[in-house]
Amino acid sequence: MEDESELLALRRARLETWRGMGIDPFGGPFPGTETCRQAIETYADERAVRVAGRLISKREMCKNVFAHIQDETGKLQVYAQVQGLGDKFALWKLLDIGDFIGGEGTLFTTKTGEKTVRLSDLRILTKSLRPIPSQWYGLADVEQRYRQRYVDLIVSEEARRVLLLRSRIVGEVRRFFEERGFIEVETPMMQTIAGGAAARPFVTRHNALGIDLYMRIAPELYLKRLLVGGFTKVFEINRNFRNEGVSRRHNPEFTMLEAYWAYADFEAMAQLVEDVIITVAQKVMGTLKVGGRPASEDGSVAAVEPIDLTPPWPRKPYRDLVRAAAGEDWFTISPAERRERCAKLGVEVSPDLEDFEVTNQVFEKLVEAKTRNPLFVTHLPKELVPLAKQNSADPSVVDVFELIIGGQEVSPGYSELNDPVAQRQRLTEQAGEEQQKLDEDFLAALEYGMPPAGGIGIGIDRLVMTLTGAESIRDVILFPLLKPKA
RNA sequence: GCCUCGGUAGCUCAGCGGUAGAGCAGGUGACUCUUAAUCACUUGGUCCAAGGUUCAAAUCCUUGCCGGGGCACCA
Repeated sequence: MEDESELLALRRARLETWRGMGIDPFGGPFPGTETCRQAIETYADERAVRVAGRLISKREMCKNVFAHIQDETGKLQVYAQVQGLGDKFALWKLLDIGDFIGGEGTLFTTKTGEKTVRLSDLRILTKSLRPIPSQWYGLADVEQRYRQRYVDLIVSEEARRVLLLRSRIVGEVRRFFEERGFIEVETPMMQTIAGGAAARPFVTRHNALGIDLYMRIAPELYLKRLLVGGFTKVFEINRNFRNEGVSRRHNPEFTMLEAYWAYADFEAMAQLVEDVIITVAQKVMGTLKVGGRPASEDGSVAAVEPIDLTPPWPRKPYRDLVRAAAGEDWFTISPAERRERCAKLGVEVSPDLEDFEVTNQVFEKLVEAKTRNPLFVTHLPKELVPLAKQNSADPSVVDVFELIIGGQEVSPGYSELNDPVAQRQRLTEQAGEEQQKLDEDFLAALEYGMPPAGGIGIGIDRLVMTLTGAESIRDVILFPLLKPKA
């Protein structure tokens, strides 16, 4: 490695110094430690502890040193002095911030009140050959934060917080469904026909079979096959892949929960979604007021009001919401008049939109985007959701809901269409538009008989955004997709 | 794909035609309760890349690359 910066060269040189002293810079195990948090939470004067972590700061005086080590539970101050460590005190001069160390010692409280380990033994565990970013300023370059998430995690408490919360949220969602009697299943992510949603798929290639396969855009058609097979409550939490644009709210691969419940309908599913989100928020966040944030101290970032998840969440028909936003006469005026009104309301509509899409623009811009607290939008027009079951009283709408929180759709729910003839007709229309093959096997399954059922999807990434207050989907995905750098 | 903003030291940033800078980190020295340790001295650069304008370009222009935000597509 030529042209190495001075900082890296120094660390490499130090590594050789260690080797010269018989220290393995990428050494063996250091078992039996407790976490930084445990050490502090179970504090007792002079209790013996054994800890390990990454060195993140040090304050050296000639004959004693204060330093902090860090693990995923937090920081812990360690203290070394000549009389306590003897020969090993000299090791401090050879440590760089970023190195991993392990130590043994006893707990005490400094005169400024911080619980600290007074080291009686010190082991060097791993050399860090690259300098880590400033503890004080952190990593501001968003590109580097996503590209080198491991560095972000070292220096950013907020990054660790959000990603640990994600882990707990997924765990609690899974537990909720299991406790309600749902069985977790895994269905194909590589499919010969990508169905179950309207989205462009990724194509991949199976060499030995000599065929193209698609990364799934939804697990829906396989989960419904399981209802045909006799299961009554199934769910899956896994990745979907959609070959669409990337944005603050969209990553090409994203985590979706889908659940199907035989003999239920969309209203039961709405209640299920409300229950799971409230349960998870309460267990993981400890509150139903989530995602709020105070203004930054210098005032450069405005405060964000929390979202209030207190139930019951309102259920409102789509058309009522549109009328409230765009005028009670919205559905009685002519399509041309609707376009004129859009201009007055400040909603842009491109000329090639169908009339129902014009209405939907109004819905998205004036209702969805402005809704903060949870709102179930029900009875959507059938043109918008062609694969759902029609309402028995009003066949122009379908028995579905869309749950909106914080201006974005978090969860759709359906009374699932189980009529194989109707399903074939609609899939054929859709397949024609998108030049897709028909999933004949799925249709055959429906012909065997699928019980009436409710289904839901919950966008897990967006749920985590809502609960943690993250503003970008990239903040809740450990390694979001970025273009490779030259 | 379109619009817009950005890319300068390991990190955070300033400089915006006239010798490439600061704070932190790093190095050397001092200091036995520090915590953004302190004090003194000090090292460090393909200013994203390639062209162009100019006596002179980090700075102005063009193109490209990567990223943020917005729009479109979508969940």
